[in-house]
Amino acid sequence: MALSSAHSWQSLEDDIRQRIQSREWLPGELIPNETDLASEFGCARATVNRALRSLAEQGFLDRKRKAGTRVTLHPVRRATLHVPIIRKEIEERNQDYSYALITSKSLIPPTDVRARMKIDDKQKLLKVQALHLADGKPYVFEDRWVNVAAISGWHMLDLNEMSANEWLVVHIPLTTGTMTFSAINAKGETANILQVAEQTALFVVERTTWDNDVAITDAQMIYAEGYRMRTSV
Amino acid sequence: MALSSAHSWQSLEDDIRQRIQSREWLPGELIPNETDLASEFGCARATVNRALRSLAEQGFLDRKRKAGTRVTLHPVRRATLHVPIIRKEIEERNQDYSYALITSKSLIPPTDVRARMKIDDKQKLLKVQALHLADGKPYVFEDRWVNVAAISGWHMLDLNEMSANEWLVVHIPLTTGTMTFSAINAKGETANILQVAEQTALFVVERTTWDNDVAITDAQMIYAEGYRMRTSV
DNA sequence: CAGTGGTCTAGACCACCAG
DNA sequence: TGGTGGTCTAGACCACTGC
Repeated sequence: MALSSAHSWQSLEDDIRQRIQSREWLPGELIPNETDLASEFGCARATVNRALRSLAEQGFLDRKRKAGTRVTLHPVRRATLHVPIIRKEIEERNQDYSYALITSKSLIPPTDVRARMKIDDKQKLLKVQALHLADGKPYVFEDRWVNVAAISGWHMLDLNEMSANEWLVVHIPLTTGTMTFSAINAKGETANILQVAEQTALFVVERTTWDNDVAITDAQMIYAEGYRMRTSV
Repeated sequence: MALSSAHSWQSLEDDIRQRIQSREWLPGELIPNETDLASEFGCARATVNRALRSLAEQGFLDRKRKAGTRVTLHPVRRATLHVPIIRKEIEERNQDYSYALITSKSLIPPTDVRARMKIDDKQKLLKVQALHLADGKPYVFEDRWVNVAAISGWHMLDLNEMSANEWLVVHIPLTTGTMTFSAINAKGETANILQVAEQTALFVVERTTWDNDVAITDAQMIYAEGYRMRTSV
């Protein structure tokens, strides 16, 4: 009782998940339609729909009109990463956050950045480099290009006070974009700034952010040695 | 019309997203309750609920009973990674997939693995090492411990025919677990197997998988040089 | 064309929890 | 303790698409 009545959509979800797990319904197999399930469970079709939709979002079912609902043949693991503002991430570990601006200048970006951001070769962007520190130790090096022309209110920002990263997340919250995760060997300036030996393996996140069809910013975040990004499935 | 009537939950979602983006509703601010929004939009409360729930799932709104709905103060970026079966991932790039089993033996695992899997120091697990190749070149090195005792049907499996990874995903599809992403320097056996120079930075995914409260498997997947994991937000 | 999932409605009851 | 979101219902219409 309590939380979920006997006909709560979550209890249906659990029940159906169990049928999949127990292999009562095999991968690729068609399951009963919503109307039939509703009468089997003695509930409204909308409730069945809610449960099946949830399972489909999690990747366990494939649903198609007319074709019906099938157990996913090759389940794709979906890992949801929660990428917090760096300051928050550090503060949540009870460490002291600080931030140092390294560079802030207007330049024509190199070819690869222009390509990613679909910017022509005349337009200058703001190059911002900064270091985020946890308890005074380098945490992540931020190397970013910002399309200032596309952002109203940017002139209000003092980059010595607040990171470009944080300002953008809070002020341009509704954006799309891509992220890639990879590993690189530290070298030169990067090794220096992060205070690691040359060749140290570092975890890197790269993001290009779009506001509708306008590229807002392209950032490379290079984490200090030993950083791990975690998620639960 | 067509897809979304004037009162579709998606059109409401777009409208409300727009109010957030335009900063008509500021971060941290309380927005009208569902009943009021329903009468404003001239639709049923359930429709408003669907739209607000969707925005909350995306991290744009914080909802609490009695307290109402607020625009998220510090939006957390959510990136959903779709982690496919490795064979699929390679085949989708139109490359030829192959697989080589390196090791398969029963051992008592080292301390760190026992701790992660909550296994006592008497129990043997199956250590499986294998290499996945794309067009004959090393793609990812799989270093895995399998709790065979917890898996029915495992004896049916010939590891020379199918990777442990793939078998587990298809046969034990409904599991929970954690994943971590990091970077390491190649060395010794690993460098050898992946055919990279010592010290090369490599991207690593580590997973521990649970079926209810029983650890099923603990795997380290070390990707070849230059691998990038991508996601869109 | 007809079966299936997708969605909307109007109304209802309830769980939660801030004040 | 009252206001708010969470959910369920019964019914309806519709969009999509496999046959």
